[in-house]
Amino acid sequence: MGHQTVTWDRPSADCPVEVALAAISGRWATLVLRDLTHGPRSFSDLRAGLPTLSAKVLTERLDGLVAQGLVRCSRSPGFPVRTSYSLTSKGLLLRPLLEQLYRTGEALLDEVPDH
Amino acid sequence: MGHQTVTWDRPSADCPVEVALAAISGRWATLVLRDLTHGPRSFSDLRAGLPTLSAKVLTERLDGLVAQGLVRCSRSPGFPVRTSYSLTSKGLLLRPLLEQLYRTGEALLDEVPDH
DNA sequence: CAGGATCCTAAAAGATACTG
DNA sequence: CAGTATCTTTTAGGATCCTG
Repeated sequence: MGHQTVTWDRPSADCPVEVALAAISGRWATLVLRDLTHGPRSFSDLRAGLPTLSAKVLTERLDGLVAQGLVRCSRSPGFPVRTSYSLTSKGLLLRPLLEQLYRTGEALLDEVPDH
Repeated sequence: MGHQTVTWDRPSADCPVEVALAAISGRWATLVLRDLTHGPRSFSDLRAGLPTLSAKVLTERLDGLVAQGLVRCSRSPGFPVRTSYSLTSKGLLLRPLLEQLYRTGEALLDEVPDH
């Protein structure tokens, strides 16, 4: 069940392809990013949209995206705390990639079985 | 050392994004594909180009690509056997995606640290 | 040359329970 | 609400040796 994983080890770091892959690395990463392209989301919003994704993995994904400067997080003061995750301008750069993933997937699905 | 992994579990299968991600899934997958976009390659050619990639993983990657209909393999008769892996027309559909990965990576590298 | 077969390790991912 | 802490399971990846 579930979703894709794109995992990092230690890449060439300098290779642009590696950098882009890092951004969409990890199971559910593209789905989390898609949700965020629709606007700011709280932790619970994201969980609600991805029901089978555990809090732990969501946290890992968000931490990774924040660490890469693709997503920012703001917390409301007071209690209970509310969070708001949103894409940074850097994160917005991923849109064309997500769109291309979609288009390529469609093309692959259209293509007939063999050569 | 190394390269990216984009790993499958069982995706929604119908989602185009998942289909596209599957195509570039697994460590070294994009590098193998890049080599193949330059023309047919034998098993050893591919190994030579990716020195730190083990035969086992290369086999896994190629098997996966063949299973998805993205790559075909022909073997020379006689001995020793020679192989020739090449992209199918379906596999050629990945080019725009690989290019977009590159462009997005470049853009991310250009972007200044914060928002 | 082109792999297959094994075994082993290292990471991800998942389940569950708990906290500020 | 928004996570953290643990523990267990799963899976990918790597090393080594062997075969058609």
